[in-house]
Order: sequence, then C-alpha cells, then structure tokens
Amino acid sequence: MPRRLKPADFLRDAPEMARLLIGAVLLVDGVGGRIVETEAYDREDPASHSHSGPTPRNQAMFGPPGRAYVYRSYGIHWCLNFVCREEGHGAGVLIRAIEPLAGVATMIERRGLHEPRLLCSGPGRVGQALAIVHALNGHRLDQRPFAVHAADRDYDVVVGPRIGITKAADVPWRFGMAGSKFLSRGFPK
DNA sequence: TTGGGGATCTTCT
DNA sequence: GAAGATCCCCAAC
Repeated sequence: MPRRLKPADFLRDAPEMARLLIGAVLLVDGVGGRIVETEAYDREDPASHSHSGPTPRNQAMFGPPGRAYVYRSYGIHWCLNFVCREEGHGAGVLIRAIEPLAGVATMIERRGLHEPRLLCSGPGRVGQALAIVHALNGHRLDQRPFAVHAADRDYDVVVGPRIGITKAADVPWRFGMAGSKFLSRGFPK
C-alpha cells in the first residue's frame, strides 16, 4: 500500500499539487477511489475563491496546508478542495473526479445511481458520493474520516483549461489522468 | 446530441 | 439583485 500523505506533502504550489494528486487515492470513511481529475486555484488567480482575501467562507484556504476546504456550490452541492502551499497563502486543489474503488455500494446508495461512470465524475458528484459535508471544512486530511494515499506509480497526465469559470478561463490549470473513463468531461486536443 | 431551466445559498455590488 | 469552481431532467433537433 502506498504511503499516506501528511501535511508536509502539501507544501507545493497549486498546479504542482494538482498534478501530483492525479493517481492518488482518496478515502472518506473508507469510501472513495483514485483521483483522476483536479483543478488548481491560487490567490493570484482571479477565478479563485481566495483571490479577494480571507472571508468567513474561504478561511480554510488560508489555514494550514494538508486540510480540507469545503464550499457550497450553486447553493446545492458540497465540493472538496485540498489546501496547499504555505499557511496564509490561499491556494488549493479542487477534487473534480474520482475512479470509484472502495465502498461502491455506499456510493450507489448515496447517489441514487448505479452507473459507475456517473458516481464521482464531477465535483458535486464527488461531494455527494463521499458524503462531504460542511462540518469537514478545515479538517486535517491525514486524520479520520479522511485518508489520502500517494499515487502507486506514475500516470500520464493531460492538461487543459478549467471548467465552469469565466475569469482566467484560458489558464491551463485542469489536470486529468490520460485515458481515464471517469473524467467529468474530455480534454481538448 | 445539444440546450435551457430549476434547485438553493453565499458573497459582493 | 446577480452571479457562481454544478448537476439533473426534459424537450427539440
């Protein structure tokens, strides 16, 4: 079993961290799988929640690295980020898609779907399938219910522009596992 | 296969 | 008052 990531492993800038997390395994209470899609956000980035400085909503992004930043998306979904870089900077990685490996029956029940490809292919879907709730905001990623294991080998990574944003829409800070069938959508050639 | 609308909440203008 | 790091369902092509 590959080693678990600890807070010191998150002392990197957001794009580097986002790429490194492709192939890592995320479990929440034993439910989860392999991360196949991420996006990087940074304080200098106009599309980031942290761009305008700390607020009650985004304070976890300015806390210690190696913790979760959980936010409500479109008033409905809970989305999960990993805080990275140094404390106080406001950098993070959005977990956009996972290949389901563990606790698949639980995910099927939570999602109300049985199609494996649709269980975790999108940030809101990941939140629902892994039971991400706001109580996990600011929670350490190396302590229960979280467990993050480093990638077991090198994976080919594809890069492209981020999804669903209007500012800095051309910045290529979206990362995906090449050839994965569990991406939220394809990458442009 | 593509496109529009609804659900629902926080932040900022 | 509007927009947003989204998803789902239905209608129309």
